Amino acid sequence: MTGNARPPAADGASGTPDGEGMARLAASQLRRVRHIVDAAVALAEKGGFDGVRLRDVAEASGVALGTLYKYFRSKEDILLSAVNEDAERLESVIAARPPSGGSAQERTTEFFARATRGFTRRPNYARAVIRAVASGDHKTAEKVAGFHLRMARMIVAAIRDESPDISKSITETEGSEQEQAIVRILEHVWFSALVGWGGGLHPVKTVTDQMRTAAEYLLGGSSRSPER
Amino acid sequence: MTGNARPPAADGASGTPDGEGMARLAASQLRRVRHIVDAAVALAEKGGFDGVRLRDVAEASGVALGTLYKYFRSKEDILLSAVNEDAERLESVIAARPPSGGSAQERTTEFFARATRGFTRRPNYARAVIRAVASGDHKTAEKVAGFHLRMARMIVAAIRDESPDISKSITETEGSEQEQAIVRILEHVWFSALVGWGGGLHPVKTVTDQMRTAAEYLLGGSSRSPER
DNA sequence: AATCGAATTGAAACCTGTTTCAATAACGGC
DNA sequence: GCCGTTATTGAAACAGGTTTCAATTCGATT
Repeated sequence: MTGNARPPAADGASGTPDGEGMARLAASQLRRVRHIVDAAVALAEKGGFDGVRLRDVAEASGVALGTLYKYFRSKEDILLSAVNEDAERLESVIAARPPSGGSAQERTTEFFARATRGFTRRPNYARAVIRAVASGDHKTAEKVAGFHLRMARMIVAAIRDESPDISKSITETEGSEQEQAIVRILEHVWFSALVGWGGGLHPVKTVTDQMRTAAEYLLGGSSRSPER
Repeated sequence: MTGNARPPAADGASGTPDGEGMARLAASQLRRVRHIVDAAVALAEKGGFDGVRLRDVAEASGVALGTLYKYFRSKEDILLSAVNEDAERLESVIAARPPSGGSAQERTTEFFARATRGFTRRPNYARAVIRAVASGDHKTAEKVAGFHLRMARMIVAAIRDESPDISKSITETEGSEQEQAIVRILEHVWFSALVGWGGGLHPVKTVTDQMRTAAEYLLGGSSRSPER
């Protein structure tokens, strides 16, 4: 046999090659994966999802196409690794300086404002990643789930006025039932609003505005019945 | 000149060929468009997004590939036409028998339960359509926006305990500022929850459960601060 | 240093969405 | 019914994601 082993399941939920996900790989392999993701991100920043041509990614990262497909199941898979790394970075930034508002509502609004700003700062890349997350490919569900879990942990921390506990695994459920329900809704709103932004339905400001509104309804103390 | 005119902008927001969108076309052309969409839906029901091979769509609907691309900008575009037709059908069903709950919250929950059930009854087709909506293609933004507008009209009607006014154009904004804010959030949650279902992250029941929860928070009268 | 299995390469092939275009058919107005 | 315009066809070409595989290189073990 010439050596087409099974892909090492690449990278479970984590983004960084050294994260929990990517099964132990030799340093040279980690370096390859690193270069692949970096090259993909660079291309996405320039030309969005379509700008990421895997032949170019392979060339820019100095590997053959076959190698690329040994570590990643698809183009989406590479971008999902990248966004998971983003989420990890965001979490350490948030842990270092948590949202400062005086109420759960304010902190949550601030959290999403910061996350949205940081994310949409590279619009082409952001749109590429959104498309990857939204593609709904079963093969990449784990990475998507990992991203959601990490976001959830940050949101719970913002609600509770705590710092996300980076030491724990993201698979350890955080928060009470009610907190989790709120967090899921907030995540849904954020994701869908970003899809709308990515698809040209509205500007970035709409995203942060809608997050503010959602936080008001879910975490604020005002009355309920809608006024006509 | 041999006759490659500009595409008739196919179909604005509406789904039915006879809807407001699709600029006046001869009966034979409407029939072609009809067959194309029908063939695409049939293939999507069998094989999801990937099952819709445009060569097959063209063959099954008895037109050439070029013709297909004269009326639709992409594969997504065809599926978006289909889902817009679904939305129209849903609206007439809802208009005929509106949600019956005694409160805005109950009616909204019932509305989404019915919409979700009807939609996910053909899972492969539903996933295909979700992928089309989520693709975030600027070229199809109008159809996506049209779909959102129609959903919004139905949700506002459910909140108000009215029947959606099918006679009006969907572009006429419905509802107060506050109602619209709530509706947008509900739509976001529904869409994102469906994407999660489509991607294998959770079962259909999770979708309706999350809609119930969202309706409680947005339309219910209970207290706010989350219990830990 | 010799060796064996795993990793990598390079290049080609395959598939399907999308585009192109010359030839042909259909249509509407006169 | 004729004529110019527009729509449709058929077939080929193109593009980029994905797969395949024989030949080669790498790395750890001995």
